[in-house]
Amino acid sequence: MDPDNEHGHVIEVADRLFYERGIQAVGMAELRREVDLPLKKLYALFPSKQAIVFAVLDRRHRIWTAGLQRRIDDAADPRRKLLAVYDYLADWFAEDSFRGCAFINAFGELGSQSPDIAERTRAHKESFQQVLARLVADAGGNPALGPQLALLAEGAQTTAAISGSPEAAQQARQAAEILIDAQLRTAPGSV
Amino acid sequence: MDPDNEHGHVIEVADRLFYERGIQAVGMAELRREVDLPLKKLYALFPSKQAIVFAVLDRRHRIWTAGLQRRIDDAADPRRKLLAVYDYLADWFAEDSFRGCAFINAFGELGSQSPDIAERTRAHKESFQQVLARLVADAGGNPALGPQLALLAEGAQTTAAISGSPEAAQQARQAAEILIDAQLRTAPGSV
DNA sequence: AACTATAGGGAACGTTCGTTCTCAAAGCAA
DNA sequence: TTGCTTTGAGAACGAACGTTCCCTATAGTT
Repeated sequence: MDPDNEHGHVIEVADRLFYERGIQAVGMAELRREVDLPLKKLYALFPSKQAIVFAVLDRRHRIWTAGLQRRIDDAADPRRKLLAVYDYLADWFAEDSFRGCAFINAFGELGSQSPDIAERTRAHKESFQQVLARLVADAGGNPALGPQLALLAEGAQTTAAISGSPEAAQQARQAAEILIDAQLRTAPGSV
Repeated sequence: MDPDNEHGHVIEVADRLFYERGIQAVGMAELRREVDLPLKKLYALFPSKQAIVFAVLDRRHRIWTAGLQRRIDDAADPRRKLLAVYDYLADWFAEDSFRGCAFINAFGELGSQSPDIAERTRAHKESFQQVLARLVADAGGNPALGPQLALLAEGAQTTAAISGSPEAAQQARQAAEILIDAQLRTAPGSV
């Protein structure tokens, strides 16, 4: 395995472990065992556990955001683009490995101790707000709609994680339809 | 201080520390210092740190739920009772000490390692869903409305915690008004 | 073949944690 | 006062953590 792959492999494995069991619950010894690298090499690739945590979160953000954008791009019109957000959530919640938003989890676990994690969480959520704001603006909708749709999405993530059931995505989607139809230029139910 | 007060005092102080900085970040030595009790007495009052954590969460649930119910009881009619939920959130978010929902934080931190914490979190959120479901039923609204309003409230909690700003409560309230007016018997805007 | 530089594998280090133990001081019954 | 039980205060314990260090074995160069 060349160095680049080793680097990426560590991040992938760490992501899975951190997401499944929490960051503090996974030790460097266990990560070392799972990636099958000597500790020395692990510390040659990353200066500290914290650096791995940051790399994991940054990768999560990129993958999640890209997946969302793909869903949005595939939708035909503004209304469907907004609703595509909840279809994306539905697919995510249905994954066996789903255990909530990794950023919310990390924030709850370490946000009060690590300003860097708090800041990354804020940036991730802010980026989501921007995506929605842009979609709402493109559709000529009331600017208040973006944050409202974001609340539904955030609530669905925590509710699905805690309840262990994916139905929150559909509930959020139905609520979103009502909010959209009430505040978008598109005539209600026209799509 | 009599034993009952000592018991309650430990729970109060532990709640503040856990909520401010996370459960794992607060050690028994620090808690002992803050409550000014010998470690031995602490372990006479509670068999373990875990028992303190459970007592803290149970107390949080009782206080939060009672405060919510008081707000609801003070509202005059079904529509206002539903909206009172978001006024309650607004007051909560505005507190200096607000740092999100303690259950969501505990779930993110320890939910995957402690089935008891996961279960208490589920029960807390389920109880909130029941309160909303009852209000919606009393108002003769569409049963789907309850979970939708819950999503807005949950999303507002995490959003307010992460963004550090309380405006999510108002955004949730405005969205709730739209959802309520679309799905409640009460004529839109009649209250 | 001999020497050197590198890398594997894991022991060791220094902390910190939850929990228990020690031990002296203090209260109290006789 | 004497003996006995309970308490305060914190040292001690065993485990686990992130990180560093040591030693051996190997690979490469001459």
